[in-house]
Amino acid sequence: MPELPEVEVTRRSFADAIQGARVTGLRLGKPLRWPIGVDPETLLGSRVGSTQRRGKYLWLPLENRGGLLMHLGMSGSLAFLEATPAPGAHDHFDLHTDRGLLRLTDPRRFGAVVWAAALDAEPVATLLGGLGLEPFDERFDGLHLHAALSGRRVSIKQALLAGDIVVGAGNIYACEALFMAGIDPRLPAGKLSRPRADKLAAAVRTVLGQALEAGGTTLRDFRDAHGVAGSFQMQAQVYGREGLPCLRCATPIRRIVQGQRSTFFCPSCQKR
DNA sequence: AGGTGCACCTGATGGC
DNA sequence: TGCCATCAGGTGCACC
Repeated sequence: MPELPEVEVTRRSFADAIQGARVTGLRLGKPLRWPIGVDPETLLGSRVGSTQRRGKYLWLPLENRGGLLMHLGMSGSLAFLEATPAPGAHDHFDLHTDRGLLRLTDPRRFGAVVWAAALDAEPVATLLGGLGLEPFDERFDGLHLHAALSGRRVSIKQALLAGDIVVGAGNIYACEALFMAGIDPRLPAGKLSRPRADKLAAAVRTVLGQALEAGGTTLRDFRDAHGVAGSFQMQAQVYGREGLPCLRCATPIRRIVQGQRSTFFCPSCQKR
């Protein structure tokens, strides 16, 4: 489910409400991607700080007690609830506080909740260490993108998705950004010209920004922490539109597979 | 070092 | 209705 816009929309939907809350209990459901790595008892009584986002990860600082790194995987979502309903089959992590319950629902369990003493302490430091620039970081521009892509033989689509150059664009937004920039997703990354790198960097920011404004993309189950769905799927130009006419030129949108993931593009508007 | 494929897990959907 | 194959918003890791 969640790419950067969905994670950021989720963060904004509960960060203020949970900040300053006192942890009163933790409940672990079925195993997630990694063990939490801490005795839940040791976190009781700590205060929640200001929730941060890095890439598609969220960092929940716990005053004097390190913090929790959360990832939503493919199917995860967070809810911040006033009441404390009994956990359902896919509710695998509950953080009870005196201001409400932060609950992770994740059917596929590719998500994670991992404790660390600090953001720069293991295992979090390693998980975040390989991440590229934030798309809205002023250092992320065509110059940076072009330099980072030089010599790389993978397709530009896969290079975007890898997250080691710029974070945040997953399968939907990588496709959409490449469409916006008019770039064929199969183009070898190292062959992208400098002017087109400028265009692509701008497109990544624009697409992610538009998705953020739309409250994210809800294909089936994405909700923010108050249950509000996103609407960016209404504006998607190529993602999920195989065989339908390109909204710009009416050529049928194509679907191909790159790195075992679907890529959608317009064979006429997007050039090598 | 960069590229490739696999692994993790559950549910929805479509064809026969 | 049942069964099987395919697909899905992510990413760390082993291996070449």
